[in-house]
Amino acid sequence: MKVRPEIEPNISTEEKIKEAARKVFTRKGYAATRTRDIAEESGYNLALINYYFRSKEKLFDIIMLEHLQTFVHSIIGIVNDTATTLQQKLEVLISHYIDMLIKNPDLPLFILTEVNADPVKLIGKIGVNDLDHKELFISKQWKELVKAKKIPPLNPAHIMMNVIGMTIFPFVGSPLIRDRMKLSMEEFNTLMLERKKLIPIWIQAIILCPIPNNSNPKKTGEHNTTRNKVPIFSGGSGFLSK
Amino acid sequence: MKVRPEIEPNISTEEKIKEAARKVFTRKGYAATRTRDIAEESGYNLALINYYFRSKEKLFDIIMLEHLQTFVHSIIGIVNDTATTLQQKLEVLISHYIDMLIKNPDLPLFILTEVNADPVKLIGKIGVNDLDHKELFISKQWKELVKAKKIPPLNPAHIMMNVIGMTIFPFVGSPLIRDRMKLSMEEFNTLMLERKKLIPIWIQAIILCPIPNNSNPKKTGEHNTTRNKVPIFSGGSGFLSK
DNA sequence: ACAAATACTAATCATTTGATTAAAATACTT
DNA sequence: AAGTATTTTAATCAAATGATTAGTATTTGT
Repeated sequence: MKVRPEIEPNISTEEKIKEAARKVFTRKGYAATRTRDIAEESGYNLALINYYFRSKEKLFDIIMLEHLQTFVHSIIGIVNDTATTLQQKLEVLISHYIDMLIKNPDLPLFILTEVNADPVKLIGKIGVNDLDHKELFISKQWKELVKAKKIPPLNPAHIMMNVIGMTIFPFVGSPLIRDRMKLSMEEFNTLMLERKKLIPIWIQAIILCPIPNNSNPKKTGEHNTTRNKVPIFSGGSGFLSK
Repeated sequence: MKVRPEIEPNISTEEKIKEAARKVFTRKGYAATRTRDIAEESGYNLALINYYFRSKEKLFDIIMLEHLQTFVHSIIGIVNDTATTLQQKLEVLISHYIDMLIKNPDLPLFILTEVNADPVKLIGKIGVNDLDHKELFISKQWKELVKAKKIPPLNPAHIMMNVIGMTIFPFVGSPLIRDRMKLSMEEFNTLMLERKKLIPIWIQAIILCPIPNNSNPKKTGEHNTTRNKVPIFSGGSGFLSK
């Protein structure tokens, strides 16, 4: 029986297969990709993918792990930087995100789909210890600012959801958006580069935005989102009469 | 050879199979669901799904079409209502969205995935004629407000992307968010209900938010996002010094 | 140059999976 | 109740698919 090479196999072809797998998996998802698709994309024989990676699932795990690692690590560095302000962190984060998304437009949908398909497995792969949001410098910064009354109190998770939602959604919904707005890929990307500047501004507006304290005073999580100064918004008294 | 029933087949079982299919398809996506999963979920024999629906794909098409129809129609009514202000439309839209998402948490990821898998087919199914964004009343309202200088000029597509992104993302990323924040399903839903009130406020802040007009004056699409009054945001002069 | 190790391929296997068939069970009509 | 149509099932098929095997080409070490 043959023994698999332990040291330094032809790094080139192994890498080529991995590259092909990354491409196909990321575009079609685990369930919809056939090992034959990967073989064809790589230009090598079907058997080679098992020769190098044992199984479709093992190969997938490697691809996914690398995706998550580069993803998480790039974030960590930014949000734990003690030299930047909160606002600067958000700017860098969003800019970084959008650049990455323009290069890999179907990465977010891929990750979200696969996390959804098997949350336990995938969440385990993300450095759980790495990303403890209580320990991140950005979280401490937020608390300081609230304590110093520089910004209204709010569960910072809301801000994170807004940042990621605003940044990622256009890419996730790209086929629909491009079709509706009749945009070429290039025009779409220009629009996204535009958002690179806009989203930080919008997020600042959101962060500074006072919240009226009318209804439910129940707290969710640990922060209380209600309570604040001027109720600039209530009923229809806002800026727009029909 | 047997002839398929043309009129009034046992509506109960047909509906049960469709219900099972909806459940499985929506949770796992087209590629990952086996016809046997649907059969098992429905409690009926595997052959029945072909007896009633001819093929897996035909059944899927029906499910998807129904999803898209209920989705699009509910939106149309809101954004074409001539009796409400823009702000009210957004409130109703977001509220409606979130209620629906709490009931069907994995609907958005499902639709996004399938649209991505076969954009031409799926976009065709959405009432293309229905959703011509030039013709929607909400678009006209927006233009009026810009013309009347009640709000700064901005490509309204940005607002739509923000609304949908902020609303949908938490659900799409639910497994990750729930895990990171250590939230039960109930706590998560409470957080989402909280966002039902917050997102309209945030969107108003975004709409009113002035945009500095420093760099690229290239227009994307039809609107020009740059040009405006007070540059409250530039460089690091914002609200947060480390 | 020769032999052993490594890289690669064609052919094939065993399961899975979407679909069909033929027959059994149930409902409907008269 | 008999006969017909409809609904449901068990068994099976054919294609797709992940994986393996056995053997061929190529590289490497000496």
